[in-house]
Amino acid sequence: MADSTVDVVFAVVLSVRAGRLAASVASVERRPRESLQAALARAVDVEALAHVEQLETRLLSDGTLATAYLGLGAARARPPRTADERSLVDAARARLRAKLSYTNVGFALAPETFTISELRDLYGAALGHDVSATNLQRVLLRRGVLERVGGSRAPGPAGGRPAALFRFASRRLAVTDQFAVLRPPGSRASG
Amino acid sequence: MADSTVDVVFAVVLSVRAGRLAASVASVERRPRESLQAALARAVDVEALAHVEQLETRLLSDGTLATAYLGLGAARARPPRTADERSLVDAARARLRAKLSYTNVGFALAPETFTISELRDLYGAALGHDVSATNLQRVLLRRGVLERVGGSRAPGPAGGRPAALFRFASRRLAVTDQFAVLRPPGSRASG
DNA sequence: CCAAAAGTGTTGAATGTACACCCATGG
DNA sequence: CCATGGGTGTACATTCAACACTTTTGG
Repeated sequence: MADSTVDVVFAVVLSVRAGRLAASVASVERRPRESLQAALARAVDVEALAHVEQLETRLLSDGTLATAYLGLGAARARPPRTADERSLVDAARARLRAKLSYTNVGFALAPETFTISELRDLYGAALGHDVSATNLQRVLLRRGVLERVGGSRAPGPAGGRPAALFRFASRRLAVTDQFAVLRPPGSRASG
Repeated sequence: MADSTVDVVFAVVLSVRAGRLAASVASVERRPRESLQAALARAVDVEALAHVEQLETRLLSDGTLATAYLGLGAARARPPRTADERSLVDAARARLRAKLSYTNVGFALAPETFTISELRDLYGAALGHDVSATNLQRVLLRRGVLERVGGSRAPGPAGGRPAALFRFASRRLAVTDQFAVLRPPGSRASG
């Protein structure tokens, strides 16, 4: 075997900044016998990510095998440059959008505590369309995804009622849409 | 670089046989600059698979990097042998079970035409619990996943009403659960 | 006529959307 | 007292599970 196969690990980091879903990427060559997670940790500050999951493995146009991870949180990386990288970013965005509707991934976009309006803005930025604060609150509370936390946020200079503070009940990924069909008989949600 | 990194491509093939969800695996070493799909095609008869999707990339316990695909259909492969392989099979089963409830993947388990009872048995085997033929029919027809096809199947020696024949409207993967939340405002299902 | 298998009707619960309305604060 | 933003109530549509009932066949 002449040339040894090279493989790389990519991180695609998404976060909401300035009301937009911002994307950045990082990559490293995986060392011999190094675990994927270890390589990922060299590429990006994993501690600063609230959630990490594997995205996809592809052969890039230059022939390297790339295993991409989706990271959500505050880690810093560089802007995507190549078409390959932009394509991975698209896949990451699509994955996030899908999971926002049937899981609690929102926790990875939000700070520890927040108001419903702030959460609405985060969801709106991530989904790319307006979200109703009213219904977002109802859905996430009914699912048990959000918990109320004491205190409230004082209104801004324009006035308005003080906003109650919430947090995510869990900060680990969980599927929360109770409406998945074809469950075993006699397994109703307890509400 | 002393030893060149080896990477392999796995196929995990699932199908319903004899009322059970049967699993088999196949693998090949990927050749230099070979695409993942090409390697997969050397591992297993992809033409005999009704659906293929990437599952996961892992470092196996012997240090090889394995990219696993989930295949559904009639391709033949060998029984899983190692703990690594059994673990991939578990991941494949879990993926299939989840997707059965919100996509049309059922097409990849079913023949071209079938009765609702036959489909119920396929779903039951794949999900691992009983499925109601009544509700399965209603849900899949309402979603437009199934289409009625002319004719019917004659009853067996025990008698009974002849069963109508159905087929999947599409044999490509599509997400069909209309109940995903957080859709853009004013995008009601048309029924 | 009876058993067996297939298919339809109906009811009730859970979930989401839309929108009207009320609440609390700053000026 | 009014504007502004936050929060609740309520009505309605959609989806699904459960189960009773009807239909169509073989013996």
